[in-house]
Formats: sequence, structure tokens, C-alpha cells
Amino acid sequence: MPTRTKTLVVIAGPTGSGKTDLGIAVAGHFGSPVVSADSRQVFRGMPIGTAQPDPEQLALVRHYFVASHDITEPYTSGQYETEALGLLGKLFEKHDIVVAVGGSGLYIDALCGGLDAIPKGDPRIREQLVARLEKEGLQPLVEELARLDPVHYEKVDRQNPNRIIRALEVCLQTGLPYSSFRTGRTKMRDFNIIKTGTLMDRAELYRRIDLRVDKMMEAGLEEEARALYPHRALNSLQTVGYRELFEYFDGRISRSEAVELIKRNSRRYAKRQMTWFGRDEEIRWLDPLQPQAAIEYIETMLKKS
RNA sequence: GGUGCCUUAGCUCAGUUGGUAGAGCAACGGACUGAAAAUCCGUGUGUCCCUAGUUCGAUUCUUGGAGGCACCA
Repeated sequence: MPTRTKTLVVIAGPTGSGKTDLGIAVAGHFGSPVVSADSRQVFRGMPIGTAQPDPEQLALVRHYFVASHDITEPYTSGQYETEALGLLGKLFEKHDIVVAVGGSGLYIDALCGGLDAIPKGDPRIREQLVARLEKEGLQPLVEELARLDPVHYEKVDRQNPNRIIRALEVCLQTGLPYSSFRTGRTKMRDFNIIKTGTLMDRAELYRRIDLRVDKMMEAGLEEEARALYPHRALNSLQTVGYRELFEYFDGRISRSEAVELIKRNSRRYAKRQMTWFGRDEEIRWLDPLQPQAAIEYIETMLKKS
């Protein structure tokens, strides 16, 4: 096995926990760029609601996958794996250390361990399945999956339309069961990975989230959302902070209700992130407000490898 | 000061003809392989304001108190 001299430092964690600042402190210290692993910050036109690093922060450290894609592009975790891996190859030509910062657990897993080579869904097949779901309900689709892929049928969450449709579209498209693509193996990367996460007291995190939503509103989130309203059906806008404001624009809820819902949904999102990252035993949990301690930990790990 | 009503989960409240209680929201736990800030599953977390009675048994009835609201002074 070749000696791996390059290292990816991962900073994961829930929304609002201080990943961006910590990432900049760490990357700044090592003279590294930051590769974002965030399924919403990749998009252009939504800087406030997705809490992208601001221009000042972007001037300090080079960032990738921030405002890099158009909202009309149906972005996926698989595409992210390919693009981020390609980019890392280039970045490692000039840097020994690259920092990945992000809250999308699936994206981080795709980057660190890889996704299986399962075909991306054909949009037409997906459309048909969604239409059937709306007309016939979930049950017929579940039964079809039981026929086409009894193995996956046993394991899958049969009440989750997204999972059923995804598995079915692969079966229909390839003529092979979805489960036959699942290897259960993690891909070996040709770089070292130091995985860290931002750990924060729950009450403190929620306070910060609530405060940040108020600041987003002051910074013009409403106007940002209004400009995106025509695109509200896009997947990129199925996003906390926008959906709630769209409801307000539609007259379904008041402005202050929208703000409260954004806070609540951000808290729930943070909780889901904590559940995801909590089961990753490779993550070393660090205090995001102590960048110096984080840097020391990373340096210790670098010496070991 | 007087009269009436109220006090039950984090919040708003329901309820128990006396057998220690339940809704909504909030919250909490979990799942997750190309939609993942998405999607889905699960869970009541409680000095029933305090006190003394009546009672086998009081959150429920009675006495006294505390706090709140309304009206009358």
C-alpha cells in the first residue's frame, strides 16, 4: 500500500454550531482550502438562508462548493462524491491538508467512504413513480418492490415514499434489484482522514439557532426568499428558511409564524444531524469555540499518521 | 376591602359521579447509499398550587392559605 501523505480534515456537526468559523481557523492555520460538504450551500442565490460564509470569511480562506451550482441543477450526493473527489485530487497537488466542513451527513459519508455504484435515477421514471404515488398511494409501490427486490423489501422503511421510489426506479431502470448494487463496503481513499465534529450543549445550540434566524431576517432573508419564490418547487428550495417564508407569501401563515417555524425546523434539523453524526464512531468531538485546542488535536493526529 | 371564577405536562387547556390523569403544540429518541436542510418511524416527560379535614382511598368534596383574572367598592 502506498504511503498516504495527504490528509483530509473533516469538521462535521449540526447547523449553527460554529463549523464555518472553526473551519476557517483550522484551514487558516494550515494554509488549506475548505471544501464544503453541505447540500444547500452549494447553491447560488441563497447565501443568507443557508448561512454560507460571508464575503469577509471567503476572503480569508478559499472555499469550494459554496455557491458553486445553479438552483435549477438537480444536485445529488453521488454527483458531490465525484466532483469533490476530483477536486481533492487537484488540491492535494498543492496542499498536504484540505479541510472539509459540512453538515450533510450523507455528503460527508460519500466523500469519506463513497457511495455504491448505483445508477442515478432517470427523471422520467421518477416522475411516473411520483405520479403513481399520488394517484394510488404508497401500498401498490411497496408491493411492486416486494416483487422486484424481495431482499430490499425486507430491509427498507416501507412507509417512506422516498426510499420506496428510489429503490423502484433503480429496479425498473436497470432490470436488476436495487439491493444487488449495495455492497456494504467502504471505499478506500488514497488520503488520510481525520474526522472531527463540533460538540455543543443542546440548550446553547438552540439559543444560537434562534438568534441566528433573527439575524438572517435582519440581513434580508425575506427578500432573498421572495426572489426565489418562482422556483419554490425545485428540490434546492425544499430548505428550512425558504419553505416557511413561501408559506407566508402564500398567505397561509403570518410572518412571525414563519419565523417561529424556521427556528423550530432548524432545531429539528440540527437534532437529525446529531443523530446521524452520533453513530459515527470515527468522529472526535471538539469544542467549536476553542479553535486552538482543535488545531492541537489535529496536529497530534497528523504526527501519528 | 367584598363577591365570583381560575390554578393539572415546557405552553394552551380537557378530565376524573372520589380509585394518582390526557389532547394539541413544544420537546425527546431513532432510521438513513444519487431528493438528505429531503423523507420516514417511535416516545407522555406530571408534588394535578399549598395546608388541614372527611374517607379504606382526595388531583376531584370541605376548611384555611397563596397566586392570577374579572366585577363591585
